[in-house]
Amino acid sequence: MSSNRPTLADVAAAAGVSVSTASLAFSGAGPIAQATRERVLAAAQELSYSGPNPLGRQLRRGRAGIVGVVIGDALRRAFREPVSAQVLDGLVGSLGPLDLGVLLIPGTSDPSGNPVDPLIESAAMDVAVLMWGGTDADPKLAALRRRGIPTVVLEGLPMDGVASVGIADRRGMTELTRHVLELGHTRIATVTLPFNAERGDGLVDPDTHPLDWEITRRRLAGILDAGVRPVAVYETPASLVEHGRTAGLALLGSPDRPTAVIAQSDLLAAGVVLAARELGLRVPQDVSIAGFDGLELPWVAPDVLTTVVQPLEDKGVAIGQAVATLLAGEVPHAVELPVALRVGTTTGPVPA
Amino acid sequence: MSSNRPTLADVAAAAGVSVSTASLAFSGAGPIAQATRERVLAAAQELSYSGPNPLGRQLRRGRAGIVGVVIGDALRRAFREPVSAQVLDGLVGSLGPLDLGVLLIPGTSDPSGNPVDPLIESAAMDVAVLMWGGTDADPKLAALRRRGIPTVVLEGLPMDGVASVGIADRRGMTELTRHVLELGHTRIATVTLPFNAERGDGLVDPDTHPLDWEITRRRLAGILDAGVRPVAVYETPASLVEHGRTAGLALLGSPDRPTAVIAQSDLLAAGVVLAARELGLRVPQDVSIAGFDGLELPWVAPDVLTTVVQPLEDKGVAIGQAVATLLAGEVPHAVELPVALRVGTTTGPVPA
DNA sequence: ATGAAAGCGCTAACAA
DNA sequence: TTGTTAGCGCTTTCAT
Repeated sequence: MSSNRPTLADVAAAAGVSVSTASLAFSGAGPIAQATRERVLAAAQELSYSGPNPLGRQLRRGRAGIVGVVIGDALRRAFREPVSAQVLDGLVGSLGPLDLGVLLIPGTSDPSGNPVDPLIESAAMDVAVLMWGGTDADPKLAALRRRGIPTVVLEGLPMDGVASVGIADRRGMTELTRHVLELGHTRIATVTLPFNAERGDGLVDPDTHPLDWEITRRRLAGILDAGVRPVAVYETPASLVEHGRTAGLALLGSPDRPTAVIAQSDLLAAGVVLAARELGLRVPQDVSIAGFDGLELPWVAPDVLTTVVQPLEDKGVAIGQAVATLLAGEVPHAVELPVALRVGTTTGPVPA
Repeated sequence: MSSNRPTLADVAAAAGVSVSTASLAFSGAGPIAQATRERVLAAAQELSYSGPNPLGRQLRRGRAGIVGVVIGDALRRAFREPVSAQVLDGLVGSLGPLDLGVLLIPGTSDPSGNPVDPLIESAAMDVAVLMWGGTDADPKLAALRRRGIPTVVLEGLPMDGVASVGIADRRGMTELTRHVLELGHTRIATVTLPFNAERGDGLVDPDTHPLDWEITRRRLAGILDAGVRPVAVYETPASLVEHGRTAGLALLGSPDRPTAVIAQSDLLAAGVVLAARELGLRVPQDVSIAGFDGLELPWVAPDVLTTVVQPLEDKGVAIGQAVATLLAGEVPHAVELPVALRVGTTTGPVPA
């Protein structure tokens, strides 16, 4: 027995068998006599050996059993979005049965230095998942490619060499916009997710403002597809209630305010609802408000947000499947999950 | 060069140096001639070798570079609590510089089978962090002990063999209760976090209801320390707005309602505020409501919750330090971070 | 059913 | 400054 932690060799010696036999006793991946097995396990118990060292196993197998999940932004912000949290939850749930663990990788681009977290460069992982976007020019994606780590991208552009999972958000947004049109609205404003890494906060001209984020682009395009040209486009720095509130106050504060506001997320929409209440506007009598995601937001109660429901759990599951496929050495096909319009109480006929 | 991915040996051969020299070229942990170094790097580039395989490095070093973080509950629920999210964020931030990654481990106890996630049993990790509690009887803690993995426990009981990080929540709760007392309140109810794994939802008798969760116990004790015996104790199944709302409706719905409600978390308190508004009660004229945590909750605006502010980021940092200490083979001392009463607009004098 | 041997890819003594 | 050597702990052929 070595001076330190016991190893499989120690256990084998104590049990009077070879290491390979001892290995079999633990893995069960091979023929072994019941009696031998028990003897090995007993010896392990004796030496308080708690099972094969994962490091040795990993090296031998060439697999780390780890999926690196690159969070698109500071964790704090990411987690405050129930959207990320639920997808991550679904992902972890679907990865567990595959005996894979999730390694959290901050996706923040530290301005003063390497734009890529060192974990991306050197952590042991078999597959990577890029939550939220990642364009072809993304240095994170480049680093993963360089390392030859198969990657799943969420809500990104289809790119060759990476598996993609997304939702039909463009179509969903079109459907939502049509619903608003049918209510008679013509003065429709929109509150958007960030256009790019600058994360501006204010009105923008969508024709000239640099639009790097695929998800923002698609949801905006969905509105245009319905034949609507928004009377105002307000960019927010993140999908958070407070940013929606700020946007709402800006949009609804003037007399020539829009009669309907379509937000690119439920959290933003909830913020707009709060702003409307603060301004003394009734929803939906004075202004209609719609969101996107289909979250349960207790604090807009008794209102129910009109929104586009996306299958958050399914997304996690789909990613899990893509990961499994990649791990098997195959190329998963791109997945686009369906969304569904849910009409709530926050949209109504245009005021007379 | 082997048929598959190039290894350090391939690069060394291509550069005409020994493997150890090649290793030095990458790690920089030793003397090496600039020219040699460049030659190695060039050879690596040539072979599109993207750096040393972490698996080999880990085995050799005996370190995985991984901290396993056991989330106390289903991830979805955990992430919806900004408290967990912020602590996790601080933790990841403080672990990054130590070149450690965070492995997410679900803490759920699957009723139908092993109460411990397989990752706890067999994932490669150098240190584990148990978020939220963990008593001496916790099977997760037992598994970690068996594996000899040094562990940091958050908000748990001080136990020997594990480092602990917590806050002075009991004292904070006492201070908060005194504030409410000074406003003249005598009919004070409290809304609590879960008492145990059962996660009940309803009024309980604190003297007889089994109380396993240390955090719940301490915050309850803090109220008693101020000499207050709550007129009602309402247990919720999780720290979520909707549960707070349910509790609030139950507590405030009857004529002999309490004049003040102290919740064990801000999310719960926010729910109580919503309930009060729904019932047509003015806060704080008709009922005072206080929470715990010190979160920014945009949707209680324009109100500001009276609460006890805990230093969430610091907590993450403190855990990071404890991890570093454990990694250095030392035993960190238990940390208890201070909290501070923040008087907002949701508490006021008792109604006449 | 069991054992012997090879080697996963790397780093760290130590020697030159 | 560079090279030689020896494993880290394990799994997996291949023999027996």
